[in-house]
Amino acid sequence: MSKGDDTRQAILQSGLEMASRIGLEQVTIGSLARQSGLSKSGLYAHFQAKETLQIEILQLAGQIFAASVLVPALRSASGIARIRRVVANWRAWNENLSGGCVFASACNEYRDRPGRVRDFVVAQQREWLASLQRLAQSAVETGDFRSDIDSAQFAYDLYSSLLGFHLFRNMLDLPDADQRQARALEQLLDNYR
Amino acid sequence: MSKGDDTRQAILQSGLEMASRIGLEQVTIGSLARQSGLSKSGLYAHFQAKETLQIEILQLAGQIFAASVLVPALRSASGIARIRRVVANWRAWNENLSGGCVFASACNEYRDRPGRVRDFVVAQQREWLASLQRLAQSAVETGDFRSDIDSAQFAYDLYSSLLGFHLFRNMLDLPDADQRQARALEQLLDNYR
DNA sequence: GCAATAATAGCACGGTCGTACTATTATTCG
DNA sequence: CGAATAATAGTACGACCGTGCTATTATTGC
Repeated sequence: MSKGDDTRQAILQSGLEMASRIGLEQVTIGSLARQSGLSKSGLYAHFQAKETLQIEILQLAGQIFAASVLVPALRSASGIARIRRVVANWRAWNENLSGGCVFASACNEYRDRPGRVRDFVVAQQREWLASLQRLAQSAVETGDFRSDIDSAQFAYDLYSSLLGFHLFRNMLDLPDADQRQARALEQLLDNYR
Repeated sequence: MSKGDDTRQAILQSGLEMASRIGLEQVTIGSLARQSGLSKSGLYAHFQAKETLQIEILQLAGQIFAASVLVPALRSASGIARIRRVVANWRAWNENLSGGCVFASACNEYRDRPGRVRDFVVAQQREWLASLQRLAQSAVETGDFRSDIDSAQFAYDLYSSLLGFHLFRNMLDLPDADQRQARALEQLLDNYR
């Protein structure tokens, strides 16, 4: 009852690492089994479908994301400071993964592939967007942002900016991606101040 | 000498349509042959490797992109008007494809998959970025933008914004994606004016 | 420690992948 | 038209895919 859970967790950890490196869809039962030191069927018995495995990997990623990006920021002062904190944490999260952001890849992989996995990815992204929106609202409450701003628009703007950074850094290898992102953030904050 | 070229072109057209719908990596020799009414080996003979097929699909996409997004904009007045034109054309290009933007998918698919295809995708994206940068420079020349702006930063900003729109529209199905993009663009232009 | 049960391995299945090689048809050109 | 050549089909290969089923081994709870 405990050994199985441990193995399962280890599999998911390996799977998340692989997903970040090569994309969730490329995390194959066979390759993941090899990397986990299990047989294909031994691994497969833990999940009864590949979909389940994929969703649980995303769930694990979501937990880590929440714990390392969102939660720590909630402990710092709300308003612009908190926004800066979230962005910094997001960038750290991005760098700690061996590859790119699992969610960003997943969004593209499942864009036109209906099913449980896609639904899950969409739900996660909507939640992430809602978090960004709440950041803007809290900045309004502290007076850091004007009171007539559109917090959903802020979420759109910041989300886009992070997407851009992700691609600039991980795909195009532009050396000034960090600086560009920093300047984009400052401009964004100014626009809402 | 002519029949073969026609078939080849038809294959690439089909391939581009599929790539936009399900991603370039999912355009498989078998499925593409089926859709083109050819046998696997008949199709394969036109390209001697899958890599070649993929790159030629991207080349075709690049030609269409240039002809439908960039070239028409060059005929309109330079400066902000031209920028607006490019964005509008880009959104039209995005809607005309049956799925999403081939380049956006490709960027994610080949982010951590070294090889000729990845190199090609990166080169294309760098070119696209350079085009965006030139747009900003021309807006400086017309006086629409301040003269002390960072045109590379403008490219980063606009690029990010379009990426965000792409995801909002094609993945998250947010109904107000159009409006958000429009507002983001106006804000962006204001920032550089 | 032994029985019950959970975890894992082995093996097989039909399917698809990319890539060869060999025929057989179509097309082109003199 | 007929010969040279291009285009396509047929077939096969080894590899891997996801998923079942049946043993076997390890862990648990009494």
